[in-house]
Amino acid sequence: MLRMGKLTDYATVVLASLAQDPSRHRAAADLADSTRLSRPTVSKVLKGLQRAGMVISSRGAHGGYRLARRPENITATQILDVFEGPIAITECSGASSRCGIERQCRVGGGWQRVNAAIRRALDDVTLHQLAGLDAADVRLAPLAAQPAHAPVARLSLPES
Amino acid sequence: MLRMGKLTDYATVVLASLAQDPSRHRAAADLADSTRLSRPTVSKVLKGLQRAGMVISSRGAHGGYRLARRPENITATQILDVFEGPIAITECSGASSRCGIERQCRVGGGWQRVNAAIRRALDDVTLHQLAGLDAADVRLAPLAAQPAHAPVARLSLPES
DNA sequence: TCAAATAGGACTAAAATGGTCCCACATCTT
DNA sequence: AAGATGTGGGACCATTTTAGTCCTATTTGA
Repeated sequence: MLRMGKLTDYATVVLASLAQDPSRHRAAADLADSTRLSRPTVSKVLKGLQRAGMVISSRGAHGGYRLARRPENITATQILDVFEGPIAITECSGASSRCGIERQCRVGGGWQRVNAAIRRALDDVTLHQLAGLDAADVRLAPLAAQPAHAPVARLSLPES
Repeated sequence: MLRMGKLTDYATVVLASLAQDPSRHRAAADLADSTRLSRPTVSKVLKGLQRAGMVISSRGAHGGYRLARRPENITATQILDVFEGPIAITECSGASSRCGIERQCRVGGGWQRVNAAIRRALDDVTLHQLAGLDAADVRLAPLAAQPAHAPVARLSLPES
């Protein structure tokens, strides 16, 4: 499924929530309520985002989190990097594994090309767009070109 | 890591091996030897590929597998579809999960755009290219535009 | 000094994945 | 006709990864 972890999914929701009022500080519990995710999970996500420099935290009473940058300046690549690590389709990142297999490792070149293309695509999507703050542009125009059998991709959330 | 399973990786190696002589039938054991993968694994991979219509099998003595189409007509998208299922970054494919969360599900629209872009990128890469049969084109030109910190993506294989 | 928050990490449970093996069926050769 | 060679399909287990929760320390405002 070329899949992305749930934490990344949650992170997007949380970030989108923060993006609706970028300057305001909001406590983890508050974000948990408005996103309907559990508090420990939201906390975990926010900790990760903080360490990655995506959000800025204030400790102590009346503390909370806010976006470190404007939603327009946060890309999908950056969000994915937080919980998924650097974007790469194949494992074998460089030094460790020896591709002993005759000379079949030419295959690697092709995947690199694919990786680069994916990265480029992700760089073009901003949190501003993900959060639907520019709704008109995002959905209509580029999506029309999508083939009919294309997979549906939505945001998944725990039921209840 | 936005990662792709190892089976897909193996599938690519096997397909690349088949692509070097598209018309010849080759037994699973033979392919296992030349790819240095274990036989059961190669078998599993080939079974999957057969069911997906990527290869054609002949049973019985002197049986084996061969590509169902020319390497130029097999895309990375098709290969990924075999073991990863339809390309989609997020889970929640349609009917099942109800995104109860206020109106945050706008986020979905953005991921769809990302998905479409990724799909497009994958559609442009053929097995012919992955197998390095047109080496010159694949590596040099498009890769030059890649940023310096881009992840290395190579083919991973079991050590030993 | 107390209450409200975040920071960090440990820990558990669950799910996906990888990999192997076994047996049934098909086909060629002798 | 029989046996050898191969694929087909699943069942199965072990390992790894991922989710998710909880506990404790630290910071800050009232």
